[in-house]
Amino acid sequence: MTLNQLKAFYWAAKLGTFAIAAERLHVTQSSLSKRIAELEADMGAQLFDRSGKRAVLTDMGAILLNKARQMIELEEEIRSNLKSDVTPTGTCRFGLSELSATT
Amino acid sequence: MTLNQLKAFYWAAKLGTFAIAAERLHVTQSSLSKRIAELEADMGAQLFDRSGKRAVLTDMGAILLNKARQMIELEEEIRSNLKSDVTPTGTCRFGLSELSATT
DNA sequence: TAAAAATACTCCATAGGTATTTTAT
DNA sequence: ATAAAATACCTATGGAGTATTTTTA
Repeated sequence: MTLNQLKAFYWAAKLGTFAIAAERLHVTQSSLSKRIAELEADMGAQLFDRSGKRAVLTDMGAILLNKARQMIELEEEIRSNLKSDVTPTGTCRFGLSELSATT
Repeated sequence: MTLNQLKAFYWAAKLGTFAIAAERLHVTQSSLSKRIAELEADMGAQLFDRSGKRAVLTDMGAILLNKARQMIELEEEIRSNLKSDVTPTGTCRFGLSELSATT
C-alpha cells in the first residue's frame, strides 16, 4: 500500500472514471489503472465494478474510501503543519515547550 | 513522503538508533539511513540530532512523530479492517447497509 | 577504539510512459 | 462508433544491498 495508490483510488472513486482521475493527478491513464490494480492486489479485493462506463465502488471499495480519505488528510496535515513550523534553515520556529500537545 | 519513510522514522525515534531500527524493519542500516535522509529532504527539516551516539529527535522530529504514528496506525486499521471484511474470493462479507457508519 | 551514521558503488525491480487492444454502451 | 480500462512493451529511476569511510563519545 502506498500513498500514491490510495490517492489514485480516492480520486477515481470521487471522479467516477480512471481517465479523469489520471488527469487530476497528472499521470497517464495507464499509470493510474496500474496503481489501482496494485492496490486491489495488495488488499486482496476488488475495489471497483467496471461493468458500466463509470467506475463504481464495490462494498470493499466503499469501506476503504473513508480510510483512504483519512490517510490523504493526514498527509496534508503533516505538510501544512511542518510548513508553518519550519524555518528556512530547517529548524523549528518554536521550542517544543511552547507547542500545545497535538494528540 | 512514503509510508516506509515514516516507519523508518518512527522506529528510529522509538528505538534510539538507526541500526536497531533497521533490524526491526528487516532492512540494512544503509537503507534505513537513506529513508530518513529522504524524509528529511522532503520535509525540508532535520528530524534527528546525530551529535551523540544516540539519534535524538529535533523539535521538528518530535512534531512529526505523532503524525507518523497516526499514519502507521491508520495503515494497520485498513489492513485489519479489510482482513475481517473480505472473503477468500475478494468480495465483501457484508452488504454496506449492514455496516455501521465508520466515519 | 568502538559503535553509529553516512556514503560510494552496483544492481535490479518497479513505476511511468507510449501505443495498442479489449470491453461495454 | 465511442469512450473507458486493460495490457504489452520499453525505459529510467530509485530503492536495496555490500563494502567502506567518517564521526564522536
